[in-house]
Amino acid sequence: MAAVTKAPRGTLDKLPSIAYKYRAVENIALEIANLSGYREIRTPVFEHTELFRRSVGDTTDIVQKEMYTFDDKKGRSLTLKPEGTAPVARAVIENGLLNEALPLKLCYITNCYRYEAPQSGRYREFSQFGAEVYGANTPLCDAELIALAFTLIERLQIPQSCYKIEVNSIGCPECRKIYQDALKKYYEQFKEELCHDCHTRLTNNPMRLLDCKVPTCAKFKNDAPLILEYNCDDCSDFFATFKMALETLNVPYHVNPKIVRGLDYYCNTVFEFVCENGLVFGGGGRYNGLMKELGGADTPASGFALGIERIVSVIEGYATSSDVQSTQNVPEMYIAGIGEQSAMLALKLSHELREEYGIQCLCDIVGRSVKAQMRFADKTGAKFSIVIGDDEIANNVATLKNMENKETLEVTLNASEISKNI
RNA sequence: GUGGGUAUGGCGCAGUUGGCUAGCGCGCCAGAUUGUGGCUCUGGAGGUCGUGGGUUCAACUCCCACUAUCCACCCCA
Repeated sequence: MAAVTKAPRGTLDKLPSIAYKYRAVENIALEIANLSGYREIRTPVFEHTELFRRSVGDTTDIVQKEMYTFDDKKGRSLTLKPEGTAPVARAVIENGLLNEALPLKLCYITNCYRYEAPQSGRYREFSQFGAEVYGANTPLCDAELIALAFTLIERLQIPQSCYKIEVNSIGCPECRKIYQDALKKYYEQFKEELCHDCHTRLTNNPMRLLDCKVPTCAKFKNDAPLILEYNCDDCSDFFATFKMALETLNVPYHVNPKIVRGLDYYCNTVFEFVCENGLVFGGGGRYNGLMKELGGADTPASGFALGIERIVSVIEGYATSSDVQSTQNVPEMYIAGIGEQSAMLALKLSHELREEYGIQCLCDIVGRSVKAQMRFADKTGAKFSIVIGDDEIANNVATLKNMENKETLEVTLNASEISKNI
């Protein structure tokens, strides 16, 4: 197929038959976030490349091979945002939002771009719903964040049996350093048997050793030291209170000491939302060092992001919640006309019903026969219909028909009367 | 980046050992005594059979390359 009629690799057209589900998820997400005091923030689609190198981390896959980076006409290196946190952090610093009442709670829905091999649930353009809190270095903050995501999942009626909320603590920079040394030491004794990637992980990012799926490497994982055992007293207390808060909020969770997360900026709390098929549809954690790293005031921060495409793919498998269904576009009324004069009146009445009564109404605009108009009304799922012809105009009365049960009712031919009877 | 599957009208598919105007279902448009939907019937529009080469008298059907897509790995939302 010609390139002009082919969407780029890794992108997804959200057609009307599915787009409303995205709209519903987005609406509900923002609505719930607002209840907890998160205010929406919108940042640019592209940023200076350096922002992501500094925040996400030079050693991560995202920065090393997945970014859409280009030079603009003045030779500045820009990058399409591969995730939502860094741009928000940048905007917070640049606009002095930390001078507002703290903690500062922000949320966003944004497209992100990563040059990866497309796969089920993975696209090169995808969107995230994220929430971030600045200026709160407490376990309660982290628990509240997870509860927010959990509330969204519940509202979408995703059964608890089909996903898990996994939590872990990767400690503060101090105790993590000790842990990483221990981990390194542990893995070095098997150095000869490790795969090529793990050799580089050993020096660049030892925590990722736990992630390796190569059988010959993965077998060492079981006896590897666990980070929870290396958490210092403060970090252990933090994690304990965090879990207690989750229990208080009735958020079901599982401790998974192997979660490490792929982005450099995390510390202490990390968590993932994992589907039964292994698909991670959300994740987040605490990133106290990020603001300072980006040159802002040393401010603690925490947040999460949910992949909207993945959420939608999850809800596809289950009964659609009424919240989602109500976002579908189903006309309330169809007004058919016979002849020019009637067509004009149908057009006028439709317009009035929309403008004055907020009723979604359709009429014929292509000059079809009554039969064809009715057939069309049926296909759109319109709940009521009216046919207007010379007789109706002469008597100023028409038949209002309930398309589902075929019941009819005589109504005066004006928008006010029609609106009262549907 | 590695491995495997697939690529035929909008969607889902068939197409026999290469052969004559490429079919089917759904959908779409129109009609069935002239002003009414969902069933049925009839008719119609719509495809250079992913792209480019090659073999052949002849290729959707064989060979090569490329591209796209799906799945797995890697990684992540």
